[in-house]
Amino acid sequence: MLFSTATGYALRALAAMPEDGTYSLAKDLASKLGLPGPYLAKILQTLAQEGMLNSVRGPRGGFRLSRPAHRITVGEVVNVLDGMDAMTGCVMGFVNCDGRDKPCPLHEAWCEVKAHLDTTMSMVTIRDLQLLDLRNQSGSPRARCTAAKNPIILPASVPTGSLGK
Amino acid sequence: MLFSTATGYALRALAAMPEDGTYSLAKDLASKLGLPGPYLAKILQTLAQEGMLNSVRGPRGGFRLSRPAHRITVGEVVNVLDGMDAMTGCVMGFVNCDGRDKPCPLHEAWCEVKAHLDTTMSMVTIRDLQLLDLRNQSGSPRARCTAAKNPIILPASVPTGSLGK
DNA sequence: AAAATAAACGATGAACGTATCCTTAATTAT
DNA sequence: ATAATTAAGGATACGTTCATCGTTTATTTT
Repeated sequence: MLFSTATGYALRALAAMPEDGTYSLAKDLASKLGLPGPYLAKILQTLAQEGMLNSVRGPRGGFRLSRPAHRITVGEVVNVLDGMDAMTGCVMGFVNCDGRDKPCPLHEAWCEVKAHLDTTMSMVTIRDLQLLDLRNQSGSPRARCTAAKNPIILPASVPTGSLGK
Repeated sequence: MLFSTATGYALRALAAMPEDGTYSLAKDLASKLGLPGPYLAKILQTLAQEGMLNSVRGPRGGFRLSRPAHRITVGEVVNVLDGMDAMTGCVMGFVNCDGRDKPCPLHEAWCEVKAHLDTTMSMVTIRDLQLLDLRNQSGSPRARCTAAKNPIILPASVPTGSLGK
């Protein structure tokens, strides 16, 4: 997975919360989604501290979205839980690879990839995940991307270090 | 970083190995590159087990590339050390998101990104990293990608209500 | 006011990646 | 042969993430 499991749990939990102003229990969300209850509770606490959720204790309390689902982006959740600079810096950990100077051979490719991801993550909201959940009941097939299913990377079959592109 | 630190170390070490058939000591590579010696040794052992390196013990022994540098791809190293399915599956960890059925909202974007990365990683070789090292002596600026330097993802800026921020 | 509920908080434990150290085995040099 | 050298392998330690548990605090219901 690209994100932490905590982020994955959070996204699923947020998408499962009703938007009618009522509060959901961490415990209920966890059992509904098959997630570890106490752990999810901790995660939701963090999101509440960051203002993404409202939380109240006591009977009829719990957690709820602090904004409409379409106003909470996947990127925000990732930033809060995985850290804002989770994927900054050189892909390979090269300290000297800083964009302006001495970029590593993967620098440009990674930058494009990262920009694409950032854009997407700032566009996709919890609302989009809710729609996915609805779709899950009666599966309506879509998409045909093969990349994720063919991760095998073969030895170079190319000539001398050209890096065509 | 996108890869494990072990992979980053490995890439740097491989790029630092001479191609004249002589063997390099893990210790020497580590001190030359400023990496933790014993840890690098373990990593090189793994690469040797996988056939990417030759290793011999005793005086004048050490590690060397088992193939020309332009025949060893970054992708191979990543696969060996981070696991071939390090980045397969749903970005968000959604178990039901499998491309054909119920793709998550990030599925398509991630697939494109992944395909791009896979392609690049199978094209870029250790030879390319060697060239980078040469370039590093007298820095010749290049590239101007800003994506990695602006990782901040803002809340959705869509309709409805006030957004203090 | 008392009881019940549920988040907040802190401590604890398991698993993994990172990193070190020591012993063993293999190879070379003397 | 012996000694020196170097990778191989196992044991250990540490930090972080994942995960659980028990206590405390806030809120609602009775």
